[in-house]
Amino acid sequence: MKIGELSKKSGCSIQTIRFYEKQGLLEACNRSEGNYRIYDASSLRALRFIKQCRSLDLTILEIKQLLNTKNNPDKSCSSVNNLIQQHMVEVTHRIAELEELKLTLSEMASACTDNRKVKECGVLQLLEE
Amino acid sequence: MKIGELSKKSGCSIQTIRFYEKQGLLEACNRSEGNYRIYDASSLRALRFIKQCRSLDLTILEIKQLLNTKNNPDKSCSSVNNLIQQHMVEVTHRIAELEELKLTLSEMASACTDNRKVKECGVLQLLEE
DNA sequence: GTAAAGTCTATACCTAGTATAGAGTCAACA
DNA sequence: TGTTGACTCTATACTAGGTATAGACTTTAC
Repeated sequence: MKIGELSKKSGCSIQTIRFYEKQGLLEACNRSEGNYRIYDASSLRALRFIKQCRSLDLTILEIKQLLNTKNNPDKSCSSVNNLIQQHMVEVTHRIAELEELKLTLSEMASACTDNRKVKECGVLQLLEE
Repeated sequence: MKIGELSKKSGCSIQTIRFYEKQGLLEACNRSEGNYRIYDASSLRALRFIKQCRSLDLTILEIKQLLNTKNNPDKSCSSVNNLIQQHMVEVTHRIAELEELKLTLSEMASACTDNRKVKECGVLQLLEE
């Protein structure tokens, strides 16, 4: 299949597929006589794996490491588990940050009403502090 | 005061201050004979305002709009309130996304133990799906 | 034969800064 | 007066993970 079909089947844009190839995430595939990229089912599986990883917010570098690990089926998978654990820590941390931000924003929001003038705006006053 | 002092007093790096000036967030200040930027107390106030806004994750464009609004003290401040409200919606949304991600990650994490080989790794198997 | 759709590469752009090179400025000290 | 060191200047490149474009080429359909 050509890149357009792979794009539709994977849900990744054509540019993204080419970008992943350039980044070394997706192996360079065969080309047709006219230099078109030609993919097969394994390309689709690989791309879906990458997409799955990205949906977990893994970075491209992390995904590269995962792919590298996958190529050594007899080694220990502890690095994979560590990666996921570490990621959970970061996500938890980020949630806490955002919760705090949300609190600040809600305090801000309650400092003003819609019918004031700029010079009396409670939000702007809080921002000045 | 020169940029180094403003940097220390504001907690923004020197490059960031110059960056804000280039972006039009911070007004271009006076220069000394040797072309050094010379700031005063009002520059520090302005920079602190920007920093406060950034800590709320407002974008540079949004801050520009706020600054613009601030310059019209007799207009309605409803756009300011809307900005904060809209931001809260986005933050809330992002938190929900991250909570879901965290759940997925924890399901992943529990799919494997540290003592397996890569080819038996529960995490990698989930990622293949 | 030709028009439309698809693909190719290369390049620029996005956010919010950070890092660097190479040059100039300024103050203190010998 | 010379020089050293700290500070500042501009311009440019880089970060992550793509997205968007231009201009050329290929393929397909009629």
